[in-house]
Amino acid sequence: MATGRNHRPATRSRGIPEATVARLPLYLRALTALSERSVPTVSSEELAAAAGVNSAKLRKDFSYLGSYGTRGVGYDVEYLVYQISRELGLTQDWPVVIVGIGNLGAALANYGGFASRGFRVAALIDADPAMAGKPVAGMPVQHTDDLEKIISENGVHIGVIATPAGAAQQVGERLIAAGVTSILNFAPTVLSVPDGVDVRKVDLSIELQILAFHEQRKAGEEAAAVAAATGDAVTAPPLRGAAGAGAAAGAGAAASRKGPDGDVPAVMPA
Amino acid sequence: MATGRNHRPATRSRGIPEATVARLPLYLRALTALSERSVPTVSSEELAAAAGVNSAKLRKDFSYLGSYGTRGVGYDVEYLVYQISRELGLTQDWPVVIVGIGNLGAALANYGGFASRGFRVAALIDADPAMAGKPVAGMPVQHTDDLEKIISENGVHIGVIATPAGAAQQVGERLIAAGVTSILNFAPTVLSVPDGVDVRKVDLSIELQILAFHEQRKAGEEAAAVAAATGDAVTAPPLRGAAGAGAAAGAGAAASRKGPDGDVPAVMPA
DNA sequence: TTGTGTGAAACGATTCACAGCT
DNA sequence: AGCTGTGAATCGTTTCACACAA
Repeated sequence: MATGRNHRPATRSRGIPEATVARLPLYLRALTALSERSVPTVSSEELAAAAGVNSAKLRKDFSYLGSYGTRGVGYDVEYLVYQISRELGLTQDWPVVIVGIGNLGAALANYGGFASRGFRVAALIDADPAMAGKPVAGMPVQHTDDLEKIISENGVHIGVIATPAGAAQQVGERLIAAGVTSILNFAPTVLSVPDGVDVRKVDLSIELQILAFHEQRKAGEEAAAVAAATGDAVTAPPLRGAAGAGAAAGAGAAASRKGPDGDVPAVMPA
Repeated sequence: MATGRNHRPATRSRGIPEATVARLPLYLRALTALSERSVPTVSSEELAAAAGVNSAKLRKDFSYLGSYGTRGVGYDVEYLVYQISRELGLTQDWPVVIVGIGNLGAALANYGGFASRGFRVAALIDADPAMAGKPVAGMPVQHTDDLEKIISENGVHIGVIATPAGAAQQVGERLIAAGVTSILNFAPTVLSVPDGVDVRKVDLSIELQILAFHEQRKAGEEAAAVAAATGDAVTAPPLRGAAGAGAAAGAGAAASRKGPDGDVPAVMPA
């Protein structure tokens, strides 16, 4: 999914494939669970099952990190936990800021999974003056005016944007100008960032739309026909080329059903 | 990202690549914005920029849907909005249930982006009896006991799981038994589902870990050395093969720093 | 002339299958 | 005897580059 730009071929120590990197946290989670149950070793087969991938893929993935297993035996759980944590950079502490403390921002602030993985919520920031000082997740919300100060004083390199779509680009630019080089974007917008900045996005409604696509397929052709028949005639889709609002009225009726705001994200700005 | 199993080669009308499907919502969002500004046509170049992809990819993607453009001119915005909406199955209304009304569940319930895209939150369900009846996003929370009834009465095929990790598998099984065939899983666990059921997962901490990986790279070799030196000697990583908690104590010190609960998701169950 | 639509080439990721180590 | 590690085959995705239509 939309990782920002450039993963500079320069400092690329040992090129671990992006697809592999994306699975390391999965393995780590499964390994942590095993570690808690004091399981000493796992086979690629067992671990793969726990992580929800197949064993060949897992072994290939691990082979990029080095040869951390023992033939005929399997992998040492604790050792692997350490190696993957180190590879992911989780042996150091990452202070993060969350900008936009609406519903979603608050949920993120309360998310236990961050703290448990080497991430520390250094500050909560919101543009609403009324929010300032209010405690969320045991931490006072700070005003956007102090964003730059907060970033630099805490040495923050990772920022989370949970603002409405309209504010995201501006917030992103300020974060970047202040020193942030990695952004997790929950706002439903494309963030434009300079080279050297990584962006990952999470869009809740996009995931649902992908599910809807497959769901529609499952329903078979009957359902598709029904849906098509609901609006216009099955064989007569909206006239193309007929630009402007005229054609749109009929065509987009069902499709562009939407609130007055178009693209409101999961936060309440005020 | 972890789409469930089988996309049955059987009913596969015109095989649209999965990667393309995953981008359709992106195009749709960009097109909707253009439509609101009453822009009649776009070139692949312009639309690609708005969606954050390159134009060759966009044209290839659209070529799987059919030839909806006009050479030398571009694409008719309204027409494309309709075609993509239809392809994604958004011309019909999808009732969804959200299970687990903690911080995250509440944020999802309030998310405007669902309603605006053909999804209707049919019910909010939580296991906590104290939550029952409480209004969240203008809708009373219902108790898990009624899950099956709610699913069938509303004809729900898509479920969202926002429960703690421990409850997710069980909730998933009940959803599926009741008729749900697509699940969006926010709980940090691997969901095991039978064939025919699609699962997509969103894991907030995984995204951050991926960012941390790249962030670590950016810091260069110096930072890596510092991190390694923090714990053990740079050249002496935790002894492997030394199974059990003994080796783990030193090895996982920084890595397995975690709350008492291990894997708590962004919800408060109680 | 402009910008789509698409074969063909390049690339990356996954799977296969088995040699090699314990 | 068992399980890792990995080349080689395969598959899917992206990019290139240009014929073709408006």
